[in-house]
Amino acid sequence: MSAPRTARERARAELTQAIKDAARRQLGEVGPRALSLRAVARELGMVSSAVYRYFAGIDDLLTALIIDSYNAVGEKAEHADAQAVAADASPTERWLAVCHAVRDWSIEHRHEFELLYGTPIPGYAAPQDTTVAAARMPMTLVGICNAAIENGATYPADRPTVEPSLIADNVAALVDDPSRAFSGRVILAWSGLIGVIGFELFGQYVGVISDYRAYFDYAARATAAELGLP
Amino acid sequence: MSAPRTARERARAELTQAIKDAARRQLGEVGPRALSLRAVARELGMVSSAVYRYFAGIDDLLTALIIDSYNAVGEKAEHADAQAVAADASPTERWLAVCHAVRDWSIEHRHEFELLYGTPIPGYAAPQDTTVAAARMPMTLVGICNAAIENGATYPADRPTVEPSLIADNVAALVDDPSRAFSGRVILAWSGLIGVIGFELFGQYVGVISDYRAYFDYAARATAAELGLP
DNA sequence: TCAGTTTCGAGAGCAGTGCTCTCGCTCATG
DNA sequence: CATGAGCGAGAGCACTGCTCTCGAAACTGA
Repeated sequence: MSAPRTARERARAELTQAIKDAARRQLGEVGPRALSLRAVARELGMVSSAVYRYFAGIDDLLTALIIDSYNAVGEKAEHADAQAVAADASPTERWLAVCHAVRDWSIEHRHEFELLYGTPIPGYAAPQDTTVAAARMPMTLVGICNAAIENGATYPADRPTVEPSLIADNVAALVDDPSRAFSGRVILAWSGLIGVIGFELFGQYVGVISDYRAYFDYAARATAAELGLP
Repeated sequence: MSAPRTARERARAELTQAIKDAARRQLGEVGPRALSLRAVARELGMVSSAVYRYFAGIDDLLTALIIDSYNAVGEKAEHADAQAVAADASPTERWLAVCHAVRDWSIEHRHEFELLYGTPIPGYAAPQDTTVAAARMPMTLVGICNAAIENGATYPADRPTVEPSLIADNVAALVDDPSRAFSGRVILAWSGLIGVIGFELFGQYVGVISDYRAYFDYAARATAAELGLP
């Protein structure tokens, strides 16, 4: 993140951002499938070929949006957790705060949610930048577990536990339980919560659930209880 | 399902099926985003405008594929459950059999999975036919719960339960528990399992989990245990 | 049997897409 | 101040979904 020196670098950074902003704005209207590089260029008063000076193609532009969106939802989660901590919330209360923050963001930015957790764009092989940004949200969930563990919480003894070797070492090292029972279950919780949000947004719950927010609250509570959070 | 009488009706039924088959074949290669109506027409040696005699547009063609895919995965689930029942399996064993059958199908038909559970296609408002087909898979999960309830299984008393009014009446009526504790949790289980499969297929688990199948097995076991299945 | 109607496939055409290439102009650096 | 890199504009290619027309084929009822 070095400050741009020359006027050209400055203009390049600004235009890159302007293209991303316009793309994100249009994404909110038409969805990832209908996002058009030419339309983005038109909105900025430039010709389509000029955009290729800044992004290798439409997929590259979408990847840039993905990284920003991961950071956006991660920041929301971190902020909600920090607020809960400041209010002396219990682990379960922190868990609920983060879950609802993620769901609120997803509903408000449903097309960005589609970009992150829906059908992946074909020519997209997650680069390192993406995984770092993608980890921010689940990492706040992990942090809540760690705080609970530090205060003496233990994983319920009567529940199935994951085979420790299944969890990648660098991931398991983030959680303070050698048995990796928490690690395995928090990954399942993360997948499940995104699954519930996806089902809500993608219409799978039509005719099944009447109050989405209330059901999500139940889902988050059940998940926290099944993790053994106090 | 009336048999076609005239030669024209016969040809129409056959061509409709041929178009769907070709589309499904191409879908397996290129994914939903790149599926092209013109390419499908080319493969069948017809001109693109002729396809419009059979499907209103590309979205309509995709919707037809969606219904067939829902039925395909539903049939897989039902068949796996029937086999487990024939082998005198316990509810948990039946649950695992169905879950793995769904995952196996999803991996084998990843682009169809994307069609069903990934980003929805824009001009698509699930018609009645779709919801019936979509319900087949989760209904087998519900059936396993019902069998367990009939044999005396009860929902674990120490877990959070869903507010009964949140579950649509027609859905709640399918499960034999007036408190709707099972209904609420089995919906969560369903969402979570599809979420895990989606995370695996969409690359969210890269660098997180080393053995996808084994982790899914853990996820299914944990879910069965949390439902209180014997 | 035979006119009239419907159904169908082919073709041309339109507006839009992603992407490539070339051509000058402008800015930055030697 | 000159050289080279970066840049925007424009033309062009191959492709997409979709509409329309037209002639041929298949079905219908008298």
